[in-house]
Amino acid sequence: MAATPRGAGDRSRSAQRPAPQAERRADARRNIKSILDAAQLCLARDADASVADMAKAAGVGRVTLYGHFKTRADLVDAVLTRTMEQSDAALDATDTTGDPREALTRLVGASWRIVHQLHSVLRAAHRELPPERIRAVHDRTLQRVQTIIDRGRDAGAFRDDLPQRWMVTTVFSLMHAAAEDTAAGRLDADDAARVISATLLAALTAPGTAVPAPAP
Amino acid sequence: MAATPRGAGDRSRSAQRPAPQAERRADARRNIKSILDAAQLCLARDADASVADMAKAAGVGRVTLYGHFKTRADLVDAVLTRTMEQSDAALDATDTTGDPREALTRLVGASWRIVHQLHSVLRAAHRELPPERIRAVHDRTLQRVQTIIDRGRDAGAFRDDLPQRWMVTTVFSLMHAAAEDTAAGRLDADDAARVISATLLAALTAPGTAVPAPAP
DNA sequence: CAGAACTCGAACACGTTTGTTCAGGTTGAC
DNA sequence: GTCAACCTGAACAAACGTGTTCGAGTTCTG
Repeated sequence: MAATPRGAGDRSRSAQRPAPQAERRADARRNIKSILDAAQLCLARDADASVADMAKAAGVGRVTLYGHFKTRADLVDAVLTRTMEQSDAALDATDTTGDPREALTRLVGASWRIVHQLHSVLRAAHRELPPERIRAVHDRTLQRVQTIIDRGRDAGAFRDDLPQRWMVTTVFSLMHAAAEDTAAGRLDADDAARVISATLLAALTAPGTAVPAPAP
Repeated sequence: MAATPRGAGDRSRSAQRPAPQAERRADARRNIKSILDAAQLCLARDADASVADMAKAAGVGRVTLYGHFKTRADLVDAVLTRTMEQSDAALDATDTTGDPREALTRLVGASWRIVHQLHSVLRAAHRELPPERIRAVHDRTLQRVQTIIDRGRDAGAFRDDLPQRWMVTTVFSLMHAAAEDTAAGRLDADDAARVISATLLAALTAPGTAVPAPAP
């Protein structure tokens, strides 16, 4: 324990000190953020990146990393949290009112870039973190989609014959599928948002004349 | 060279079996196909299963496994190949003629059980085998879907404003998403085929009145 | 200057997995 | 019975990942 760097929070002592130490702590925190950014980038490139890889990407020693994050899971969790915060920030800026179909289109457009760049991070987290944690972090984003869908349903614009959860799953599934197709060169990244929206709108809006009824 | 067992099995003389010491011995005499079945089951339960796990599941020594398959990748590849063969066999039995929408529905119904049970195997393979290999093994199944979609397009039943490849991706993506939702208890397995079909038909059929047209 | 705070590389202990080698056991063919 | 094919567990080497410890360096502060 003697060799363990004290970590980011030693606030007990600096309560009264005016500027100098506070600056250092600010530095440390900024440092951590930039480390997280690097780790995020690293995980985005390779979901199997080791702690050593992330440390190198951050230009930092592996030991230093373990000083800030007790375990690899902690680090991944922090990266995930940061990722979702950024995502939420971007999504908060999009208007989700008005016509549900247009709202969904806008939301997809805003989400696409994020998913496109970070779905690898999510995959890494999905494999290494407990499911309830994943669920918790996704909650806000999930809720956002669900709200639009519910609203569209009430307005009669979205179909009523499928489970809500499945409709939400559909949205996320197609986004990630598009991300993988893009990474594999099978889909143009610039066209993806349009394609996803067009597919989703058709899939989720109220059944039209084109759908054959399997009933008698 | 000494470590490599010569033959694939002793199927020619297995007619008489007087009094085997234990069942494990009998298990040990099973042929490669049944080993692959066990490995398949093992991978279906846990995509991260080690060679030791698969050997144990097959009731066979790890060394014996390495006698049949030079590396772990070879084993996974063999399991994948067998999986796709079974899948193809099941899919060959389904009628893909007639109305493209109904054909797609039938194909989804037939595929669902397979994907439902084996998508974990596919994930394992996806992570450990080179992408072109995955692509090659999937080719027949891919082609099957593509054929229906192309036919539906020509008939004017399926929409024309999305890349074919994306439409194929949509089919597979939703199937796997449903498999995961089912595993997580968010979707009823018995209802899945209906839900998938209903979603896909809406997503892929020609735009109806419910879809807001972006152009005149 | 002294010391706290933070950092660093090197190296260690530990676990897991892959793939190989070895010495021996069972089985059916001849 | 003998022999070869086939199987087996035990044990090994090598690689890789995680987490910890050590000794030493830097930098800012008092």
